[in-house]
Amino acid sequence: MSTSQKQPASLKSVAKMAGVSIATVSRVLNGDPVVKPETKLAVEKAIKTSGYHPNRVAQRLRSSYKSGRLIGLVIPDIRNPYYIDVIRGIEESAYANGSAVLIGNFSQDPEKEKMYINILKSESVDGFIIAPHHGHDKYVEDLIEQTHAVVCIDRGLANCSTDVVKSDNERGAFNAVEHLIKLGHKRIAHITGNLSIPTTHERIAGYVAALRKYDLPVDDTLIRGRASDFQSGIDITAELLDLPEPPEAIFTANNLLTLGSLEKIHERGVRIPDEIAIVGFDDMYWAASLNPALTAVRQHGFEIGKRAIELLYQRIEDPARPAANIIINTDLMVRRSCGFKPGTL
Amino acid sequence: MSTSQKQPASLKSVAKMAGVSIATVSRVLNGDPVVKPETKLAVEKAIKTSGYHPNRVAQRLRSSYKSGRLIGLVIPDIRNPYYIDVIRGIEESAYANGSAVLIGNFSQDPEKEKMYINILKSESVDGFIIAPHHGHDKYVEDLIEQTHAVVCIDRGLANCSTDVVKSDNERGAFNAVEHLIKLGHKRIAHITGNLSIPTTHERIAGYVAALRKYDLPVDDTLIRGRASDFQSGIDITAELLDLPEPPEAIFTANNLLTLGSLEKIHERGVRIPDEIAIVGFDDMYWAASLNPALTAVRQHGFEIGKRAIELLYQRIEDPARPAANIIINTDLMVRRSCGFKPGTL
DNA sequence: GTTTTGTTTGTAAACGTTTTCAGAATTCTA
DNA sequence: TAGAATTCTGAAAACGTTTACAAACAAAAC
Repeated sequence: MSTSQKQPASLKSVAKMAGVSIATVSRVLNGDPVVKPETKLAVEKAIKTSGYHPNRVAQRLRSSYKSGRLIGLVIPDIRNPYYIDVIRGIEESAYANGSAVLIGNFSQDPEKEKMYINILKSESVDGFIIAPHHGHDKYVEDLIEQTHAVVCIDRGLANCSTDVVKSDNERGAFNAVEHLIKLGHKRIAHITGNLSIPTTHERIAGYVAALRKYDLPVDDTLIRGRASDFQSGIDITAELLDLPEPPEAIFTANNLLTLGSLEKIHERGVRIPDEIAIVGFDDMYWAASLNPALTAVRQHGFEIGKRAIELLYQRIEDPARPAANIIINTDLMVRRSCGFKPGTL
Repeated sequence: MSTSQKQPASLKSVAKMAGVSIATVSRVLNGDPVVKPETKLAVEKAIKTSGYHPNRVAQRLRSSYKSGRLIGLVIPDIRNPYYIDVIRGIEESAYANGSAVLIGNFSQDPEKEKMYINILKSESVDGFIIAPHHGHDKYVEDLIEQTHAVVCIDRGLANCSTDVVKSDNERGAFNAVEHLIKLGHKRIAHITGNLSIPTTHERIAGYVAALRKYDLPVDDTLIRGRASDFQSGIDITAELLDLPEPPEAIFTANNLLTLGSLEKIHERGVRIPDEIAIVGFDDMYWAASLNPALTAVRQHGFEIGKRAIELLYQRIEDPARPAANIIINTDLMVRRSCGFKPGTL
């Protein structure tokens, strides 16, 4: 139970126990084929009985290590369920490799983003996965200049060729709005995200393209946005409902906006989908727990995370490999909030 | 733009630039008052012009450092919005201290929990915040034996005196069920979480206590649980609804169960609260976005996170200090799903 | 019995810090 | 002005690894 303070085993202690030098122990650990089978056996035994685990800090100080890496993840908003999926995708692969994930949630605050990048840099992470807060994120560009391994998610970098994994935002938005149009909706509002984020513009583009395709007017009073957060969803929905001629349908640009919008709609007692239809970007595993079940554009966050870390490992292996750009398709999950029961069409 | 590979500044380079030894630079960095003001100035200038940032890996290898710590966080399920609040509480304080948070999400898998604890240990984190997967978690106990700084959230450890921060689960559950009873509900079901988690039993106890207080029968067929996840919520709700005499109200033991339950209830077209009332443990910031708005027991996750990291810092400072047990009250957020409009009572 | 070759092992430097201890520089005291 | 006291600084060890290099040893070749 309470023996006095046992020091954790180190290379040195294992070496002494096995009667060899620390170099030999290190070689055994790293699978160097040069060691004689019998000494290897002896060392392995010593490792086992001493319960030795390598000290990753020392490994990282000395040089980056093949397995058991440290990955830095910098994301804009951990409250957004989409990012949870991304994190899970990353984490699952990392787990399989014995890697660990250092998470920085910068809450859309550029200063905080910088600070996390600094911390991660000085923690000597082996690579970064970042959703830059906008497309001209100088700090992330510098990181790449300094030849750190970086993979961007959601958004690329304007002045920099990087690996990027993202959804097809424009097409996703287009499909959603087209669906609403086909259902007969004409006055379709769009609650956009923060305008400094490239994603926002891609989704707006998809929205506009759909309206154009069906010769519907693009009405600027129906395109509103402030930030990409819950409260904006609430406030902007209120604005829209207060319009002399409120929209028949709303297309929200993300998760949080959708939930905010729903709160306001329910508060006002406006019925979905009879009085107003709603389709949101970002599906959630509990979208069907909403009443009515929410029609949403499903981004494959888990898949995006998986692809991102895959690219990152490859980048770490081969820093010179040309940048890859992976665009993942979205799926429109048709449920009831858009005005039709699924399968009725 | 593309100068050749600039090495990051180190103590050595700064020392050379300032014409002093690395020891002096280190002293300046750590605010040792012994250095002469003029040399201090010179060093500070060199630090600034070289853009030096200390290498935290080296710091950690040498000894744990006062600010800029590394905190290991081990949680059971990152999909549970409650834990997101906890993470945010931790992260916000950590950010203020320049600390970083290493996150391990073990998805209720004990093996994965062990592995994360191992990784974090070998990353030499300065302290751990853990929600152990059950109350006899040997691995976490060992960690404490080895005099690591550990704070538990949600659940204490049976054989070990540790710092714990948790909600008053029994009282929270009691209040929720009592509220349902006062509203006139008699057949109240309880969908429990995983029975190996202590929390589950505390919530069951609260549920039972409330029934007892009002002389209502405790009906075992109405107390059902499997795992603490979304799918269990769906499945068990189906079972309850299929009962010859279904319950008038459901009290769900967490977030995920609530959402699962709602999905099934809506799918069956059962109306809330007229045909069935529901109250859930765990509030969510978008609980009012549900239709009807969800009545829920609010755990102060953010606060719990903040308290936990506070305790952790104190524990790191003073490993010998007696263990603290912080119980945070819950609040019943009365909305519509329990059968009454708020304020109408 | 040398020399050559090949295999296996050990020594020591390096990574970037913190920190002890002793030494240098300065000031004070007489 | 010498010695003591005080203030400041630097050299070097330590943390636990990886790895280049050299040393040791055995086996094979002449």
